[in-house]
Amino acid sequence: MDVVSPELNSLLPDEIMDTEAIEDVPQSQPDETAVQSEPSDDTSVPMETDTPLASENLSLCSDATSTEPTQALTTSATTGNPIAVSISSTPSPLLTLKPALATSTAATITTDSVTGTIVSTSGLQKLTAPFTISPANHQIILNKVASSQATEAAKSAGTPQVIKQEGQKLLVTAIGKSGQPIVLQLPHTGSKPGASQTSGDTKPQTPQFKVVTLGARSELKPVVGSAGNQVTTLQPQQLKTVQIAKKTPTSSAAPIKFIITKTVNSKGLSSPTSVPPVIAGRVLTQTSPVMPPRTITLSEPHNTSIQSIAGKKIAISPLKTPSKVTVVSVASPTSNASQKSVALPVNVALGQQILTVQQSTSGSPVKLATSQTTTQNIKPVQSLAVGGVGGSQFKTIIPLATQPNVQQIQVPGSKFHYVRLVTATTASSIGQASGPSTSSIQTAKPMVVNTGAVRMSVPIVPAQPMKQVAPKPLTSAAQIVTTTQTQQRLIMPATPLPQIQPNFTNLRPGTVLAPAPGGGNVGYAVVPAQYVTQLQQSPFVTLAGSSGFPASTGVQTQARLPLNGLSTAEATSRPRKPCNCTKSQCLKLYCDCFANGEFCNNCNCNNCFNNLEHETERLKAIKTCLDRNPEAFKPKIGKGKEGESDRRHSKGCNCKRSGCLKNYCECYEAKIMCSSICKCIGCKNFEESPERKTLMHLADAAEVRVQQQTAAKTKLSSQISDLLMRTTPVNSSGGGRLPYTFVTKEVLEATCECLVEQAKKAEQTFQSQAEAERMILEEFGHCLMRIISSAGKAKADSASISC
DNA sequence: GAGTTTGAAACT
DNA sequence: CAGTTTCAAACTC
Repeated sequence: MDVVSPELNSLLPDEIMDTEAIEDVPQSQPDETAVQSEPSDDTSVPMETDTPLASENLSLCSDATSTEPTQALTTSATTGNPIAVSISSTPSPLLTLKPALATSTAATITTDSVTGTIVSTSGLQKLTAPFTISPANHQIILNKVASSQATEAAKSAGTPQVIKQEGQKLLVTAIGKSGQPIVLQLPHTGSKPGASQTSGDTKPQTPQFKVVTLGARSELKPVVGSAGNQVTTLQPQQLKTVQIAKKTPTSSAAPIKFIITKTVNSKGLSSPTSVPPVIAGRVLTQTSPVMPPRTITLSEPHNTSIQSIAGKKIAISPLKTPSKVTVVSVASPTSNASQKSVALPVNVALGQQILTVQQSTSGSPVKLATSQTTTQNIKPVQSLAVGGVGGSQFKTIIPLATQPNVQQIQVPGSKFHYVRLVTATTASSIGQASGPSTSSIQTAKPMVVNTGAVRMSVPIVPAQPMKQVAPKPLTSAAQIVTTTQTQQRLIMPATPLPQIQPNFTNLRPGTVLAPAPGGGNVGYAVVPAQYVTQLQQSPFVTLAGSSGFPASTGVQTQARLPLNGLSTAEATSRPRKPCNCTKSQCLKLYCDCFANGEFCNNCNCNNCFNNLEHETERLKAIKTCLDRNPEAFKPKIGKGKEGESDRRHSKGCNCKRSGCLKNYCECYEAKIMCSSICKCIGCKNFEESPERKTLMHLADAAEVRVQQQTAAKTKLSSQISDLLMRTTPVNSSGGGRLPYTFVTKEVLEATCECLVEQAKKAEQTFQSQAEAERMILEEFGHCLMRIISSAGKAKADSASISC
């Protein structure tokens, strides 16, 4: 199983760790070890590199739940695990949780805030379904889609999923029906001596409930039902809700930094009740105490199957400015005939961050997923090129499917990139997209997330000490998440999300985020958005192909990253300059491509390692850079709130000889003035500097000239073309002379403009009169040649038409 | 295009 | 942290 190493968790910024949930955490929890260590089983959780035996199975579910539908189901890690997931299948009206639904509709990640243990409940899923990644197809399963056999599961909107967590009660409602109250029935305290109980809830008297609604639930009526069917209304202070509303404003004061949700897809379940919830994965939560929820959640499957596949990795490169988070999920549900797969694209826009999650749930083989219809491209995928370190403000999570098909979905109006990887079998299989769903992160405050037609809530309990939790089979009969293939999952920070990047660097390539053990083959990988862009730019994404990791060239394209504080539009408008590195292998910050979190593409570099073929080296280099400077991939030019005036170099320049008036100077290059933090000598790059003003004036003048010339030429060309269109019939008569009609008033004017511009240019460059005349005449010659050429072409065309 | 200059990055 | 070296871009010719 992929787990977040303690050290990685320790790297999480305080803002991530600092959550209200922490405060709520009972202090009685012993320590990390108690949490991590499952009773009687080794705490050794296979890391990504670990290659568990194919026969190795991981049982995450307790069988008890399946057999007793009427009884509240509490799935928890073994006694050592403080986190308990309680799913009640009781038909009680108050408690409307259906096991199948809960598992299928919502991927829940719970984190024991007390111990820091993170448990990701992927929901019900087929235990027997192998949770594997096929090396043959070179794909990484990042997230299993729990395709609950329940068609109802997908349909059972409004069915709440209850997750009980130690110290915190988490209510997760399925894509719910509005107006339906959320009722939580807690299992008998004595009924299930789950880990939750053993976890030592120090605050049993004041349990906290966090409710996440998947739908635009207008009313929220959390009710705690005791075993005796008594309903107790939660106290306000006890209840924390996260509501994901449909089509809510994307703007959010507190952007979500990072959200990774996984979908649970249980397949082949004979009985919905028989599917126990599975807890797997890890969660990284970030919550800003002041701001609305800022959460970073990374969940990984408990499955130990996460393993590296040589040459089959997803390179994720650091981001400079992680203001945007894109989650792309790829679902490859292996739906059976009785099941209906539902792909739920989740689009969550919070502040500048956008979270896109596609959730696949099992369902009847009804229809092709809506997501497929929205999919712009379905390509066979062999590899994903995710990489780059850089300053992009996008963070992308790309779920990988075991199958080599990729579907790219562009959501209009949103910046997130949506990529769906579909297995070959899945492609044939029919999935029904219930609509966009959103995942939200549970934090101290209710959070409204812009969602699509379908919403999915992923409650995330902020965990301060992020701990590794090895999912344990709750029951002997339980089944299993088997890892038959070596899976490699990578989470690579390309650039620093300021808050979380360091953590990602520790993640290995191919790291899967919250893959749910079970039937589905869906996972999420964190990748910088620019890589997604690259994927999108490459229509073929070359992920196709069953063998071998595709050459990076097919995947790599010009990244569109904000560079040095430039706006995205600016960065987008201008192509990145190719690098010319010769000695750095493009794996050091000397290389602009690498520094910007991009793969080298169409560069002139030698011995380049900044590509997918050298992912390992690249990731190592990224980590090295981050170790050296955690902000190495952040934009150097900060953007002030007040506009460009506040833009300044984060470190300041150290120029000595250039006077900070040449592009050697990073400040000048970024078109900003040096600031007090600069250590430059003889700086002339300040507001009142006459040299700077002169330079700027000249630069502006030059730019204006270029623009004017360009405009004039464009105008001339358009006019010529227009004349061609109009004069062609006239010329059809043929003849040896060119059509005189080309010399029209418009052409003359355009020609004169070009000549005037040339004269101005000569004047500004202090050319002699003779030289100026020469330049003007030369320009006139060019204009004349173009006119003649156009006329001749028109004549030829007309002649051909006449024939 | 070759050579030089420059300053950030990397190294010690 | 400071000094030095390496490196690739910027610049000059």
